[in-house]
Amino acid sequence: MKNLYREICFSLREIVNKRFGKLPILPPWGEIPPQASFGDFSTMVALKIGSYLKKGPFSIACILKEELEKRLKGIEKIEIVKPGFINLFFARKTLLDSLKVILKKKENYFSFREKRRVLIEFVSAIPTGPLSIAHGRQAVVGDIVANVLEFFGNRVVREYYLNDVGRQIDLLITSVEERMKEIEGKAFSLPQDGYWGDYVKDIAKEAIKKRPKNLKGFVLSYILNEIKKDLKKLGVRFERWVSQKELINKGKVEKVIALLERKGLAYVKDGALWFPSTKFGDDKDRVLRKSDGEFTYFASDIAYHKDKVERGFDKLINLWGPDHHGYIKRVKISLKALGFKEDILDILIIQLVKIKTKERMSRRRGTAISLSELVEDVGKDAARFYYTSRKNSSHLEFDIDKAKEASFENPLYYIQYAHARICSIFRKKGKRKLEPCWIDFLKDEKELLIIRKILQLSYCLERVYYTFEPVFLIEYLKDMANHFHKFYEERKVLGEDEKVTRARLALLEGVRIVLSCGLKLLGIEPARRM
RNA sequence: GCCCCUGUAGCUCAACGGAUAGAGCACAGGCCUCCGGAGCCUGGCAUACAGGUUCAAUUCCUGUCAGGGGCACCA
Repeated sequence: MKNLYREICFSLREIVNKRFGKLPILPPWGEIPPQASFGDFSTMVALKIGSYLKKGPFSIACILKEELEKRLKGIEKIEIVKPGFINLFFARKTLLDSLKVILKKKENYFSFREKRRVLIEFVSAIPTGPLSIAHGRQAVVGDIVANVLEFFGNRVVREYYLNDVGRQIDLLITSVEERMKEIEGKAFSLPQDGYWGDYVKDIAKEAIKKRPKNLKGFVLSYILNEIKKDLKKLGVRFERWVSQKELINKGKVEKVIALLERKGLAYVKDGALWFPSTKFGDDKDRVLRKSDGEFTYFASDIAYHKDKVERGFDKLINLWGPDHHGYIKRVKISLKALGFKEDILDILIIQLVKIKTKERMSRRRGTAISLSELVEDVGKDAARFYYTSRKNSSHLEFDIDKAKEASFENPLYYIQYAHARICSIFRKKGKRKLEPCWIDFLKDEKELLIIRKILQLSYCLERVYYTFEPVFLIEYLKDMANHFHKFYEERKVLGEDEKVTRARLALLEGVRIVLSCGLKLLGIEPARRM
């Protein structure tokens, strides 16, 4: 028996393509209805097809209903409502059978075998200082998106683009040099637009101790090391680190510029080399090589993205901060100009993070709180959870005090508590060994509702997969935990009739599997005890 | 000036163009002979404003107002 939700969406798409041709209808082909009386799955594709084809949605719904009834097994009834909603009701036996499969296959029931190669590039913060709390959000969201992609069978590479050349880096080095003079009691002067943070002093102290021959290399590796430590604290790892400097040294930037020149996509003005991006819809043309002979960041980025595509990925995903929004068009245009498919690249903008706390400022100084301070303060799991608790495009207010609250009204603990409660009952269950056939004794509506909720993880993951919004997983887990706690108050598990006990234990195991699966995808360890 | 994001309940946020606009917090009251009370139950006329598109708009479009961010031969 296959994954029910996936089968429905798949059939629906096939039927629509067959009967109405390819229509520009986007992936959410249906939804979990807002009310239980509308069934287990509801689709309004008939309404959408109706508006494209200028036909009455009801007759379209009738055609879809008929086809769905032919193809799908395990559906009790399909009804059409008002303008053209199609509601599907799962049969009781289908629910029970699905749960049996889940007990057998565990979380693999929800996984999938896509075979794409996906490159996800995120954080990529310039290595001139420690990571900020906004980088933390990008790191967590990127990591979870990557987890879900992997869970669906994709081969994923997590990559960090290291912007290790240019003016900002030079400024950092100068700042370190001046701080070294200061520490050694010599005359010094920090550049006005240099780096003033305390960490520069720490680096200067180390540099004085170690006396490196190559100061630039030393400083960069010091900062890189700090960045890696911060990411590790958040449980985020990268498979690849790509250096802009190396890209330039290997001649990849020169090559791509030469290619653009050959294609007539570069011209000289005021001693600089320009890319005529206005031809492709940009507001103004962009500089590739400055009049001083240096390549711009944009030039390297074209080379970098070309390199990504040529490494054989089917999909590129970039996570950027909102300060890069104006840059999206440029990069996409450059890919198009080079003859690549435009939709190979998805760019997600991850909005900023505001910190809310009683002690608003960093302990160290009057500066804003750093990522490492935040993670040390609230812990890895809470940090990951709260970073994911809003849609990517929403401003996120990170309430440190609430995240730390381990006792009251903290949704992370609410979910963890549900998992721990189930583990606890399994410690008390005696010698019983779970058998999937016990499930056949589940009968009352409350029990079936829990199975429905368990199955909905499929739908939820599908959504995260297509939208790159991990927040849906958080919402699902809260909802699942809530239904579990309710059920647990209303129905006794142990000490009932033995058949009922067994059936309910099997049911709870299903809940445990989905909670555990969801938490793991979030990078949070499910708690067995609290 | 141009671009992006945001404006929903006292607060923080949902609603994937659709079916009665939902949660949590806070506040008030109830529930332990019982598997973990870190729980459950009860209490809600809120879409900034004005137009428009649609069978259907919190969602899309236009304008106004308010908040945040961004505008380089920086990265």
